[in-house]
Amino acid sequence: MNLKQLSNQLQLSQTTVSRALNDYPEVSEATRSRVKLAAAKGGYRPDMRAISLATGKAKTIGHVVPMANKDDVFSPIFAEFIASASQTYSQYGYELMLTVEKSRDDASTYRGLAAKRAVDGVILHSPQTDDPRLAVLQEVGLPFVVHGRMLNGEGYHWVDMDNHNAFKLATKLLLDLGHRRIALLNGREEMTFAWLRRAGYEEALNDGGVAINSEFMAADDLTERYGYQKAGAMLSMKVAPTAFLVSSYIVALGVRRAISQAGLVMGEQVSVIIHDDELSYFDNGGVKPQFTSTRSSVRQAGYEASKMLLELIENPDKEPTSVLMDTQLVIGSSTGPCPSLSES
Amino acid sequence: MNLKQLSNQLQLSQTTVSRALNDYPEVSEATRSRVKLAAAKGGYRPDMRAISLATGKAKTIGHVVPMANKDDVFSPIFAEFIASASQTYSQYGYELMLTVEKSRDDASTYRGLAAKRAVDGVILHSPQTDDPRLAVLQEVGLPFVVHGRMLNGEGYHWVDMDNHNAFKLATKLLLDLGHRRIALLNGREEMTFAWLRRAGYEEALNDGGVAINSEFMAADDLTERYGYQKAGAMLSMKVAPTAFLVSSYIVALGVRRAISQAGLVMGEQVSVIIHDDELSYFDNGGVKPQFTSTRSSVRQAGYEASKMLLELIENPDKEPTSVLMDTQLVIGSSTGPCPSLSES
DNA sequence: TTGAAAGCGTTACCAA
DNA sequence: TTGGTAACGCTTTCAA
Repeated sequence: MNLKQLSNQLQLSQTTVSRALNDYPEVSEATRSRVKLAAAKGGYRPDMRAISLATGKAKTIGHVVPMANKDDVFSPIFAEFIASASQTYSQYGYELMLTVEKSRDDASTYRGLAAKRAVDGVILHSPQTDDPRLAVLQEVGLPFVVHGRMLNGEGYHWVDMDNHNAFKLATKLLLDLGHRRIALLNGREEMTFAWLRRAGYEEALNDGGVAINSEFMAADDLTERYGYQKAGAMLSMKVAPTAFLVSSYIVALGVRRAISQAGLVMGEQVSVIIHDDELSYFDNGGVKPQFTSTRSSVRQAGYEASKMLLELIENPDKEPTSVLMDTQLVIGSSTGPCPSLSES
Repeated sequence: MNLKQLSNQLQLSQTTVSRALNDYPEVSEATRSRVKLAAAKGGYRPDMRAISLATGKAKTIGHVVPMANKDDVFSPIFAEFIASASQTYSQYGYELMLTVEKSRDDASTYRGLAAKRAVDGVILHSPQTDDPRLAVLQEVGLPFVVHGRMLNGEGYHWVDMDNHNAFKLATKLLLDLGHRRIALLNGREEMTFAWLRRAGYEEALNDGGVAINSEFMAADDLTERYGYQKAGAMLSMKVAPTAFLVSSYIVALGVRRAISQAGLVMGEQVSVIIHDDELSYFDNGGVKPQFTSTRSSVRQAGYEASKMLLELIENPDKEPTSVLMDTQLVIGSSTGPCPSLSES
């Protein structure tokens, strides 16, 4: 059923019906309720493409997730974030269009999205420290919000976790427990989140007067094997770390395996702090989290970013805003005081 | 730039320009190339909503992922599947619209999608054995393909992994190694994939003349803690399992932890076979996989399903088809012959 | 308070 | 081989 059929059936003009349905004030209460009733009974739903064409608003938000290489899934973090944003959109009558882009420097994705009028705005995922997409989007003039941050460029809207502070605090916690040899198992540092985590870690070490030791730092894809192998290698060094700061729960599982294989016990001879991606999957070993979980933070971030974008679309000249989620993302797991073997 | 502007600039009618751009045969080669050149230079991209309205095709596919409860992320499997399907769509000029539905029995999601003309077809994720969405979709008449299967209803298109056979083969493998006490750590059995896995497991046990022991079976959300706790409990039984068949790598990590905590060694006193969700995350401990990885199968499934749906949209009266991915999803990890303690 | 008609940017039919 | 025009289903301006 379309507007014409509905208005014929009601013996009213399309104009009046449209106005009644869209809550225009000038239509009488009597007709409005009559129209709304008939629309509901007939199961009338306006054709979104027609609305879109008539109003110039697509009522659709694009999410762009880069697929770095073909082995790269988009992470559960994105899924959670997007699922959360999706709730906001449907609440405000928007749809979500997902684009998986092959390459971060293929400008045609954004030019295409803008020119095709497919979306009113875009949320950008997985930003790099120096990300070519920023310039393209700014040039194209499509409203956008970044999930995360770039380190090149300015004047854009973003929502990010405070990765820097989270890792700084976690490092400080370990320092306060007496640790002096703290290993960092980080994600790839082209990604801003990893870059900032490392920066936070280094800052805390500097503040604590502890020299940075590159042998205690690693950056790679976040896999169990990576955690196992790197932690194993580090534990077999003559002067081994007494604590690990780990970028993801899955890596932490590998670290745990390496520790137990080395005959050590987490929380006794070695401490581990995890930046947890999926807290619900992680057995915390009875240790109370020092901070709150990522899960809810990511949901919150998805909500913030989607709201921010919708507002930006309403008011395109809005000053660039940003949200730095002050929820801490780090949980403590099996943290304990520095064992005797750590006297450096 | 729109069609009118482009045709004015070229001193041609909109009709001719449209025909040239869409490769209609009746336009001369000279004009065609002239038009295409100008379009490319001017960065002309047709407004997809106008095309949509004029042709009646949305050129958009909907993916519907249920969010069972608010703690439920959509799994990495969906992400991988959707990412893969997304490639197909962009290759054929389609967009992907993602909908996260609150509840599986909210029929309005599908009626809405159909009535709003937002999509030409839908891919349904995470089917249950008895899924209310099937009837709704069949009634609405929107072309759809199920990622997985329902056990209620018939006559729909689907693409699924052969979960039944995978678990049957895996169980048989363990039986052939001499195991008689094989535990199953399954996902929730309202989901068809889990239901079928259990069926395959039971079938192999029956074929092997081994009695089914419900104390060796569990079904729950796939978390590390679940694997750890269930495996731990089972290993402490008077008559403990000698092998575990596990529904997900993340659960398997928990099983591994329980095994090592019990002082046993995987591949020696206890065997473990995993249905691996993310092979690349899993350290296989040097044991060669018996079968191939889920990762590539899921990508393949995403490709098959998206192609199937596009064909169905072309030809809506097509007979229901289905693809049962014969790629085996099970990998062997640390499988070994039945240890002496398993003499039953 | 209601309606007629133009317009959004395409495609597609019918003429030329 | 090209062009004029209706049509897609809405919103919105202008008139009544």
